[in-house]
Formats: sequence, structure tokens, C-alpha cells
Amino acid sequence: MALPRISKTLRTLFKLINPSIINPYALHSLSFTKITFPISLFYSPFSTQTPFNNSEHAHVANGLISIFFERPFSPENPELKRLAPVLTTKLVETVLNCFKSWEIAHLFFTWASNQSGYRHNCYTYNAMASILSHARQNGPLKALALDFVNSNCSITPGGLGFFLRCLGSLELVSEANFVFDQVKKKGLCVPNDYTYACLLEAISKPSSIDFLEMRLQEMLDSGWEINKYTLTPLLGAYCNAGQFEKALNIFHEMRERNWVDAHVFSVLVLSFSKWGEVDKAFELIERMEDHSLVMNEKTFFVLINGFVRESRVDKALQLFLKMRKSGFGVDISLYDVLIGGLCKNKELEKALCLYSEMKELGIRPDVGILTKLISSCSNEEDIIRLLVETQEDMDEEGIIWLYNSVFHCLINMGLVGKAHVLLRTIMGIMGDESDSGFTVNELLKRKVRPLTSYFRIVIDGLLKTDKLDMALCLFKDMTLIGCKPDRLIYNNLIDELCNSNRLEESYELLRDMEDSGLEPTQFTHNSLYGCQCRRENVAGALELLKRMRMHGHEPWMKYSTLLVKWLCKHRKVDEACNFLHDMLHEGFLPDIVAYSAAMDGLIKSEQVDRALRLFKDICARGYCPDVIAYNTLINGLFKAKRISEAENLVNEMVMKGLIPSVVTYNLLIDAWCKSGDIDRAMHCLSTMFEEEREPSVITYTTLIDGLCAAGRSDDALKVWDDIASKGCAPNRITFMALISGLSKCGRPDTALVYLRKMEEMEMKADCFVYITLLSAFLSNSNLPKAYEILKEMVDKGSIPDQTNKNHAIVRDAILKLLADDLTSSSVKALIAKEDIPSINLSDFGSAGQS
DNA sequence: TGTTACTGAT
Repeated sequence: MALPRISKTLRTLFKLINPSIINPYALHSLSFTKITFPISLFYSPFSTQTPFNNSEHAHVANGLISIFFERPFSPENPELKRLAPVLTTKLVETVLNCFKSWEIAHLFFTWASNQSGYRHNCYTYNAMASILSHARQNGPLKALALDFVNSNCSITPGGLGFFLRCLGSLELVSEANFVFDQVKKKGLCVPNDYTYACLLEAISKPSSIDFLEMRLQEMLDSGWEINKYTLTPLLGAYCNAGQFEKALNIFHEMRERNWVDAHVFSVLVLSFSKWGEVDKAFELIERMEDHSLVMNEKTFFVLINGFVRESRVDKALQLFLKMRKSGFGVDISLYDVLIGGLCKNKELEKALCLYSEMKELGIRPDVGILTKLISSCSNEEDIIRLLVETQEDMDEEGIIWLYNSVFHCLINMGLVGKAHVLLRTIMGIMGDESDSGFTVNELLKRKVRPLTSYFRIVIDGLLKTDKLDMALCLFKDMTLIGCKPDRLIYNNLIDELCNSNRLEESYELLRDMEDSGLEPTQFTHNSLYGCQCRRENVAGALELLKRMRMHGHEPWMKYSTLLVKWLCKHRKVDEACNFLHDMLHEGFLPDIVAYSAAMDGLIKSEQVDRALRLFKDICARGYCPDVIAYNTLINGLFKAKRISEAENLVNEMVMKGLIPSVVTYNLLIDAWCKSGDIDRAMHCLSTMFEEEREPSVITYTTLIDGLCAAGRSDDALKVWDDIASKGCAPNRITFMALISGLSKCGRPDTALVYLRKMEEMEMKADCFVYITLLSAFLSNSNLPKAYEILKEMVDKGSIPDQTNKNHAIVRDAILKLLADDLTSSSVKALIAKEDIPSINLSDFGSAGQS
């Protein structure tokens, strides 16, 4: 429905509904006592009941009430049977409103329904509905709605509105719609604009805007006009749906009609706050004040919370002041949220003002507030000040919370040392007070017991700052004063000892832990297991696996893999394989990652067939090898020049539905480059782009190397130029491949350009690069350049020694440079000046004589 | 947690 339609109808002002009808709940609180009747009565605007003057009526009502209060209630009660025939709807209403318990009211209502000759009317239904909605009893209220519709009882438009509001307050939206439609359809009521207003309000929160607008149109079609109470739910719905423009339009319409009240203002203000528009919300609040409208307590509360959530504590504080000026009481929850907001903004001074203020008002700060205050301290002085100031009026539990926060806070500020001293102070080990920074006497006016949690926090802080020995000392001290370490303290100490490779001490702590009745956890065992694996101690690792099996713990596979990898690296492939076998024997299944490490170890020790057998074996045991496992084997086969087998494996992998990774492509490219199939390798690069497998720096390096090896240095340079445009950066290996590749292609001058670029990028080339460059300049008879490279090698101290096969190349170069007039004197001077291992001028015979 | 490129002789 378009808005202009509403505007048109707005031209006719609706005669204002009696405000008391709008909020019937508010009037429920107006209770008064009747002298003739002992139980207070409630007046409902839709009630037919009047404070009665009929003593017979009162007598019967009292009789019914006492029977229904009896425990256990018996429907066979003869007195009840005697009263049943005189039951009237007025009587039922009276009695219903006297019960404090919804259950008894419901029991009575149901009993009344079953009495012959008696039928509920809309007032008794509404009385029951009101009780159920206040007691938030969705199930019984749903059933009542159905019962009401089936009863075919006629109802006034106002009465129907009241019923709908009961349903709406429990968000029984479909029930509200159902009751409305049924009653209308059956002709039991002709809904008026008030009924519609109630319906709209009931459906405005969860319903779609379209549906709400449809209902409004339906109302207009029935000849009713729009008023303040039908527009308010629409405004609320637009606000909830975030339809900012439409909401504002409605608001402006309402303002023009003078329909805006505190409630309407509040709906909009709350929405602004929800949308994070704190300033707009605040502006609106000020305009509200201009109209002498005051928000209710709940709105203030929600807004203050919302403003703080938006980090606008400034406005939240202003609102807090307004709230108090308006005469509303404030409680701890508001102080909590405001202090929390200020602390988050690091406005400790303001937070402390509020803190003092609440204490003056007699509101006792709780642990939550204190924790917030302490956590926001940015220096130890503030912490101590707070500690001294707050601990006086704390109980035992509060003190524990307080000190836990203080220790956490000191650690978070990086003041582990201070935390340590504070803890020692509490323990009574004062040490040198002068540098402790704590005014001990003031702090310890109250006796504070040292607790395990304090030690846990401080020990953890010490461990995280690499003060393992200090932590161990503190641990010893705590046991000396009879404070029991907990599992976490043991675990953290054991873990850190393991990380520092202090395995024997770790085991000692493990024994302590068990002796003190604490079961080691999976974490404890894995700390030790990790350490044994790093040490490549297979026996130790297996012993731990046995322990873990007994405790029902799982070893962390990353450590098992680490052990396999390191064993393989140190040429102990058999031990690695045996370890995996033993692990399996202990009932722990190594994963594909650990097996891949073992297969790679076998491949690197040239046992490709064993790797293949292991692969087949684990496949037969139900493992599904992943791309990396395949890559490992493909690499092994390629390196062993078993090209077709490797290619078959690639096909097998694809057939199994695995997608080749960049590494797979790189392996293929490398293999084809090295087997002289350079064009196939280049084609593979294009395939990678098609398959959206982005080539890596390794792909490009491999190709540059391959192209240079095939004598296609120009193509290699093209690939080089491509790298940057593909968002990839060459690394030192790429540089070295290109420089040595160009040198080998007889282009040392171009190679030198790239060596300089490499140096500019602060990458250092390995010795072999200089050697290839030197050889290339010598081959091209460019002796001055050859000398330049040699000098650089000497300056860098990277002349290969006699054991290196490149040593001969250097000697050969020196010989050639000495033989040439252009360079001989420089070379002589260079060798004479520098102390180069194993190079002496005398070694060069007559060429070396001056 | 496991896989790929450059050092080079035939």
C-alpha cells in the first residue's frame, strides 16, 4: 500500500478514543477494596462487573473461591454442586479476578464451562485471557482462543480488541489473525478502528510490512479512518523493518495531526538508537522535552544501554542525568553498564567518579563492576589505588575475584614482575620492599589468603615471558606454604619444560602430579610426547604411546609426523617406518600425513619401490590418499626418471576425483623441462590458467631454468617479465636460476644486469652464481668483467676452498687473468693484498712472478 | 602436521 493513500484518509480527523481504552493493562493496577468482600477486586474497562452491593452475589462468590482454594480440589464437593445452578457470567468474572494463581483461575474457568445451563460470555473470556497473558501461558491462551471462536459468543469491538491484545502480548500472531477473521466472518462482531488498532499492534512486531499494510487497507475499506492508534503500530513496524524513510513519513504525518505522544516519540528514539544513530536519537529526546513529554523508565534504560553499546558513553551519561532529574530511581545495572562503557573507552577517572557516586547512594558495587574498573587500569598505581580503596568493603568471595582480576590485569599490562612481587607479598615473603612498588601495609590491612588461582595466573604470566626458572621457584614456594597446585599449573610447567627440552624435570613434575592425586591429561602426555619426538627418541615416544593408551588419550599426530620427518632427514628411514608400524601396533592409526612423510623419506633415500609398496599397503587398509600423498610419489617417480609411471599416477589421481594442485603441475613442468619436452611444459602453464590453478614462483623458476637449459634464453626472459604482471615476485632462487641460466647461454652481460637487480633487492647470490658468471666472461674473453666478478668474490669472502670442485675454476680464471696485460697487475695486487685461503701467487709459477 | 624450483660432470 502506498503512503499517499494514508495521507488522504488522514484528512478526516478521527474522534479521539477514550485513552483509558488504549491501555487497559495500566488500569488493572487500580485496585480497591470492598468492605463487604474480603478479597480485592480488579476493575477492567471491558468488565460488566461493578463493585457489587448484592450480598447474595458476594456470598456465592466467596463460597466458590474457598472451594477452589481447597487442597485437594474435588469437583464432587456437595457445596459446589449446590452453587453450580446459580452461576452467572458476572459471578464467574468476579471469582476469576480474585485468584492469584492462573492455574486455579483456569481450573475454575474450565469447571464453569462444563456446568449445564451456564455459558461464558465475552467478559469471562477476556478475564481469563487477561490472566493467562499476564502469566505468559501461551499454550492455555491458544486453546482459549480456539474455544472462544468455537463458542460463537458475540463480542463488542472493544472486547475483541482487548482479546487481541492479550494474544499479541504473547506474540500469538496467527491466533490473533484467526480470532479476528473468524469473529468477523461469523458476524459475532463488527470490528471498529479500535479493534483494528489492537490487531495492528499485535501483528506489527513479527509480521511483514505488506501484511500490516493489507490489514490497514482492509480497515479503510470497511469505512474506518486512520488515527493515532492505528498509525503507531505501523510506525513501529517500519522502524523494526529498518524502513527509515517510511517511518519518518509516518512520524511527520502524526506530528502534523498532533498525534505524537511520549510513546510515539519513544518508538522512534529507540529505533534511532538501534540503528546506531545516537545523535539523532538524542536530538529527538531534546525535542520531546520541548513538548514536555517524558520517556518511561524502561525507555531510558534501553537507550542508555544502546548508547553505551555504540560507544557513546557521553550521551549515555547525559541521559542518565536526565533520567535522575525526571525522578526515576537508578540501580546497579545502570552503573554497571556506564562504568563498563567508560572503562572500555579508558576513561578511568570518570568511571571512578561514578563508582564513588554509587557508593554514596548506598549501592554496593559488585564484582563485575570492580573487574571492569581494574581491567581498565593502565598503570599499576591505579590498580593499587583501586585495590586499597575497594577491598575494605568486600567479602571473602569478592576479595578472591578482586585479586584474580588484579593479577590478570598486571600480567596483561606486561607487569609480570609486579604480579610476582604482589603474590610474594601476600605469601608473606616480603623480600626487598623498597623496590616492590606496593605500599604493603596499606594493601594488607586485610589478611589475604594466597590461593591456587593467583599462582596459576602468575606462573602462567612468567611462563609466557620466558621466565621458566622463576615460575619453577614460585611453584616450589607455593607447595612449601601448603598451597596445592592444580592440574593447569602442572600442565603448563611440564609443557614449558618440554619446550625447553628439559625432559627429565618434566618427568619429575609428572611424578609429583600423579603422587598428589592429579591424573595427567591428554595435554600433559602430549607435551612429553612432543618433546620425545623432537629429540628423535623413538623408545621414549613409544613408551609414552603406551601410557596414553592406558589412559585412553590420543597422541597428537603432528608430533608423530615430526618424528618421522626428522628421522628421515637424518637418514633413519627404517626407524621411521618401524615407528609407524609400532604405533599401529599400539592401536593408534597414523594418518595419511605421517605416512606421506615416511614415503617422502623413502623416496629421498632412493627407495621409490618401497614407497610405492607402502602406498599400496595403506590404500589396501582403507586409507584414501590425498593430493599431497600423490604428489610425493609422483615426485619420486619423476626424480627416478620413471616418467610414464608418474604420468599414470597423475591419471589415477584425477580418476579418483582428486584435483591436481599447483605442486602437481609444477612437478609435471619440471619433469617435462628436464626430459627435453619444453613445449609441453610451456603448454602446461596455459593449462594451469585455464584450470584456475594459479602458477607460483616455483612454476616460473622451473620454466626459466628449463628454457635456459634448452638454450632459449629469450623465452626465459619473457617468462621473467610475465612474473610481475601475474602478481608474483621472483625470489632469490628465481634470480639465481636466471643469472646462471643466462651465463650458460653465453650471455653474461645480461646475467650481470640481473645480478645487480638482485643485489638492489638485498638478496644474496650463492657462490655458484658467481662461478658460472666468471666462467661465462672468461669464455667470452671479457677479462675485465671476469676480474670484476673475481674481485667481488674475494671481497665477499666467497672464494671456494680446495675441497670444492669450483676451486679449480677459480684457479683457472686467475691463471688466465694473470696471462693478460689488461688484468695481470690488478689480479696480482688483489691476491697479494687479500688473505685468500689456498691461493698464493707462488702457485701460479712464472705468471705469478712480478 | 606431509609434497615442488636454483649448484651440473656425462
